[in-house]
Amino acid sequence: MKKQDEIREKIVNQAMLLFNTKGIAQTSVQDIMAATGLPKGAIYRRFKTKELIVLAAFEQAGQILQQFFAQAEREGTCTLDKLMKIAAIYQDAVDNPPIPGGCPLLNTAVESDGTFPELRQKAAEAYGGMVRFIQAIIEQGVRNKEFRTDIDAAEMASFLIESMEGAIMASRLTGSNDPIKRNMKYTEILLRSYMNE
Amino acid sequence: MKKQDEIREKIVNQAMLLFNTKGIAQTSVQDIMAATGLPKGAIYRRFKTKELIVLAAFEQAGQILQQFFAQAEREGTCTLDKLMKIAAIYQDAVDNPPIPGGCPLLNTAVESDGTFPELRQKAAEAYGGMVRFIQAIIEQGVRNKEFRTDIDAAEMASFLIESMEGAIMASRLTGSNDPIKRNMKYTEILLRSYMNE
DNA sequence: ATGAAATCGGACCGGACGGTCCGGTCTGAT
DNA sequence: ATCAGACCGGACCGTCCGGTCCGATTTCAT
Repeated sequence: MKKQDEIREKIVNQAMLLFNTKGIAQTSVQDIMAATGLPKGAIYRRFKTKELIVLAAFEQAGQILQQFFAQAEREGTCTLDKLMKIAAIYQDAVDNPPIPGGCPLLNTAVESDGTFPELRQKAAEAYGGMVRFIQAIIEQGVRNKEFRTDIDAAEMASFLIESMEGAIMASRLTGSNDPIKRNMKYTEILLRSYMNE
Repeated sequence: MKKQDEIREKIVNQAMLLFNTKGIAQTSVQDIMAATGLPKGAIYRRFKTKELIVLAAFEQAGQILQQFFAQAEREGTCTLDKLMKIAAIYQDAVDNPPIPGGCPLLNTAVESDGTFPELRQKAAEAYGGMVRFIQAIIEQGVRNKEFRTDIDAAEMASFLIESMEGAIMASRLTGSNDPIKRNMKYTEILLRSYMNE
């Protein structure tokens, strides 16, 4: 059957948007019904509880983000360019983030803190995956002799992601993309300080 | 009257703890009743709505944090030390943050996004205040000839706070203080690169 | 065409929510 | 000692929540 999976996908996608923009606790199943045009039965047939919708929605968000990252990595002409293109994914975090509502990892990490262990677990895994992705790019850059060997790829990858997340938070809070732009600038300075010649 | 203010203070303090650890939406007025041992009437006599408790609790959190910052600034022996002592406030963000539950600014910024404009406004103001506080310290460092004049105090202050917030998020997410420690290390490297001699 | 199974739709449930209300009690100015 | 008014306590309200249930409808193998 095709139709069923389409409906499931619609639920997951709409729920993802609602959760990321309004927050999980502030999104009711009725909101999901309204957004999808589906009755309650159709939703609870496919998901036993709201929690399961939340988990599926977070996974979906992760996959979408991964595609953005992979594309940026593919299109970058050198290691620095790859990393800068990845940083640029959130360059308009205020009005045009890859997923409306900001960074799902940041939002989920905060929202699940102390209240939703399974979700927090998933968020932690997604964070780890992101770090490894960036780390691999940096390590490739070292092998290409673009970066010096004294760069700590794992450490640098973590720092880049963390400062980016903080910048996203600040940009959305202040309603200005300046924090993101500034973060990109300092990121580039920091990376260049580890480049050869 | 003394007693009344004490009760009000108790409500605000307990609410602040609950909001910061469980989240605002996940904290019911009943939770506040249980934490304070107060009946509903005593709470609603002093606060017309839950929203007003939320706003008062956030203000309280801001004042507490400000005290931590002021103390770190006072105790720092030089400008770099002042800034590092401030960064160290969250050095055990996992198990012993200044306020249980992590950074209220981060939590509030995420939780109020798109759902609670007055709170978001307050969070933005608190963020601005923090930036100005750090900025003033850096500017003093420039006047003292500790930092070179080519440091952009406002920009650097923002970047320091943002990367710190990202590190707090990552530390709490992963359950390890490594991100914070790493952030402190890079912060120090970055600041030293702007120091004289 | 037919019957069985899958699926739908939405009325309905218990419970928890934020918020109200008011009879009783305590307080302090006189 | 009095008593008016501030304050307390908690029963109560309507609403909305996540989740259940089942009669009606659709789907598909035969």
